[in-house]
Amino acid sequence: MPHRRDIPKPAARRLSLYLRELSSRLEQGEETVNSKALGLSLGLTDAQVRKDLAIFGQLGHPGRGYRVADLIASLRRIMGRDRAWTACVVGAGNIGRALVSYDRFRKEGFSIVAVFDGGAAMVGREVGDLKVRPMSDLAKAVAVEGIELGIIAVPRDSAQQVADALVAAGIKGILNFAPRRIVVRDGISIVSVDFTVALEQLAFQVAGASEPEDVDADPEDTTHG
Amino acid sequence: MPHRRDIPKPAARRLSLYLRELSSRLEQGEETVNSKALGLSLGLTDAQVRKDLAIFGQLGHPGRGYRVADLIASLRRIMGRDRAWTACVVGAGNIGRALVSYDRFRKEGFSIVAVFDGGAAMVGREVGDLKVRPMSDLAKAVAVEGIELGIIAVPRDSAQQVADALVAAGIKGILNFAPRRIVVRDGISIVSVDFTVALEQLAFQVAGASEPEDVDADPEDTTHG
DNA sequence: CTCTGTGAAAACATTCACAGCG
DNA sequence: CGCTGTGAATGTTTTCACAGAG
Repeated sequence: MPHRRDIPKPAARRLSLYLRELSSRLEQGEETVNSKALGLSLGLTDAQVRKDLAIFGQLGHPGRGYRVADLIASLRRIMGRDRAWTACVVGAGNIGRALVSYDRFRKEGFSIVAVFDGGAAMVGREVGDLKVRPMSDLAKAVAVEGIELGIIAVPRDSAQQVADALVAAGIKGILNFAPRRIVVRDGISIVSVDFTVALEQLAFQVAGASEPEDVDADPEDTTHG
Repeated sequence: MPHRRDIPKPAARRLSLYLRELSSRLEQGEETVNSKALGLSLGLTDAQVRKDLAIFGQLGHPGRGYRVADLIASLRRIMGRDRAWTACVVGAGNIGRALVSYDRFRKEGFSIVAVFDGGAAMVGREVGDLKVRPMSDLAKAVAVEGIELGIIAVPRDSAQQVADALVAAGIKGILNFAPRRIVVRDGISIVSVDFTVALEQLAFQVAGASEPEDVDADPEDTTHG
């Protein structure tokens, strides 16, 4: 398997989409799929799909295509999805609460095991089947419960401070929903999702729509390896 | 101003980040900024910043940098942000409700003026200062209230159907939070945000972290022009 | 015949490095 | 000087097109 550094960045993003589409096809009972069909479902060319998958060696079968179940297993291993992950959410506002209750995370193997909030008003309340805990519990919780990922769902102005606390507590990666760039030390990964940026990209496209085009945009993400 | 088709896709995504950073600097009272400083805040090189901004002509002042307020005004015009946008949310589950209550949208000029839900149990309830309406109201509401954008926050299996209803109602663009690819006719734009994909990208990075690297991922988006 | 994996070519995006404006 | 705008050089990603496996 190639080192992560020689996986083209755009390909890494598409890997998640292949996995999502393949899972859906597996549910439908499909046993094999070819690059043409897979590409069609995702708005990609067949060549693109083959190039992406060939990065990891011989995943397909000439003349027959790819075996759906096998390809899913390979991609899950490649993506680090062949094991469970634990995460905590910081911020019990509208977004934080929605994320804690987002069932798909658990179904996909990402367990949210704690929610924290900096405001006394929120601490102690129930969110999903968790109780909101004070920020002062963060460090111990991360250590004791072995929490690996942190999800930031606090307002812009406290986001960096929360990120610092997460890193200090020993978290390895951060999913950031606050509308600002988060800076962390090397070794910590960050992926950011900004709803306003997403909506703005949509406005940009709608405002200037006129030519047929197929684009692929993403969350802003930064890895410090 | 160049046609939208000759704006590099990655540059279009960065435009939103410039705007976000510039607004923050304006709040701080900064009057000018140079490409070096702007790039530093966003993890980009100065050359990159200049190339992106130069797409639209002479936005800067040699020897002085860029005037923050002027650059914001230019970018807003370019992005279609020099006017208000109206949107509706479909799906009053956890995510839909969080989006309706997300204040930043309104502050940035995106007004959510209606929420719809297909389930009788949700219809009639209050979400933020809106009342959840039945799907049967969608077409008329879009027409009467001139709603331009639709936000999909329903489960995967009803997402395409909701998209079809939005398009039939006359919506011009869709922000999709359901975990599947949405297909629409030419002339309709789509931007998708998938929380699981974002978290998976993070797991991928963390699982294989070892080399320093700076990546930029995004929401999946598709424009049909 | 079908369909993968893959070099080679083309398209695209970023970085360099500098002329020239203020 | 300081800093933009920009060709030219470099690096990266996608597309093409085909050899070869089943």
